[in-house]
Amino acid sequence: MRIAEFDREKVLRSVMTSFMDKGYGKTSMQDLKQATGLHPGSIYCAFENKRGLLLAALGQYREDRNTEFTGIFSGQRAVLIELKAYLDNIVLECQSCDVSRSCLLTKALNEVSEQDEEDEEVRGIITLYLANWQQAITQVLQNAIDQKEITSDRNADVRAHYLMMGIYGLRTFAHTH
Amino acid sequence: MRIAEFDREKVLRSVMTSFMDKGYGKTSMQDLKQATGLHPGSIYCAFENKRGLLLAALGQYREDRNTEFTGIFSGQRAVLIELKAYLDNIVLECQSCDVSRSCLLTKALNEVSEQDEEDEEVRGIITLYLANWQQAITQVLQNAIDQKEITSDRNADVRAHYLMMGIYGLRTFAHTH
DNA sequence: TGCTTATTTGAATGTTCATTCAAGAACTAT
DNA sequence: ATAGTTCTTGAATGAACATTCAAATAAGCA
Repeated sequence: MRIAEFDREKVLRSVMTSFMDKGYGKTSMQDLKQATGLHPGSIYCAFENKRGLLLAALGQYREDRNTEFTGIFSGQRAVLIELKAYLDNIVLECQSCDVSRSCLLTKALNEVSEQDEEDEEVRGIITLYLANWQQAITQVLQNAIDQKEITSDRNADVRAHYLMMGIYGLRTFAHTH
Repeated sequence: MRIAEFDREKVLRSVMTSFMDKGYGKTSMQDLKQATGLHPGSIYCAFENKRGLLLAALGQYREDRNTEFTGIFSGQRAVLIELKAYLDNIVLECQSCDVSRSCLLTKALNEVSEQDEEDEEVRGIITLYLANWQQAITQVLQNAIDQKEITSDRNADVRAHYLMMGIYGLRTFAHTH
């Protein structure tokens, strides 16, 4: 058996940024060919098609974000301190980075239509990832409550909802300026 | 001179909903032909090209939203009551309507890339419309301050920013569920 | 070394898309 | 009426697109 020559992570990160910069729909296979340095045949051999490439890129994105998340919420500092660092990081991203480079999950979710039967799978995966993220934040807030760092008059779920909405809003707002 | 036969507003509202449902990029001229009942030649005669159709639809969207806005903030009730009605309306929209049918302005803004020189005009117009909207909300909040309905410890600008971010967040959040 | 299996190459394929255009139709002005 | 202008029709056009494929290449294994 022969073994794939390219570095899968490196390729998927290139694909990720292409999709984030131009959007999934406007990124042509030509663009992806250039971004990855792979020939069409190789891409189709490894990822089946463009949608497969999106799915793989989404998976890589989640993995990267997960690593970042657990790195910040390591439990070495007070929960609220870690949370502040996390949010500061998001604000920094919104300010410095290319404005169009928003979260791949929400950006891709905006592109898959409700009607299209074929996009169903992609939409399902994205909403799952987003739900996982929200759950992780809920856990963080529950920890803060358990540590008595914040009051328990509103439960972690409600607070997480509120926080997520704030983050979404911040990102979209940054996008418009 | 001959006069156009179609109802411009009706046509533009069809175009609007097409763009909101499928997105600008994924809406083909075929779709638009069907949605408007116009032949390609007529469309190109009246709107020059697909981008012109988007610009016209954006203009119609703004006009419709403006009418809605001034209808709610008529000054007949207390500012805070009107504001609540306005926000309730947005929440209702998020709950009932097709989830994918978000604000045409932000949806279209997500689709025009930063790099593309040709999209510059579209992006400029969208951000202008959004700025106008924010200014209108600032004015509403300033009225509330003047009427002593809310405290003046934070000025109207800051409050408007906060409110806009909340609305954006709500919309995106609804989109993910 | 030779056989099998998987990947790579890159030109070719067929489809979909926005746009054009020449001919016809209808309205206005004279 | 008739001329002039603008809109409508709908098939035609060429570009861009995702995808395929047969041949070439390399790795694992005996």
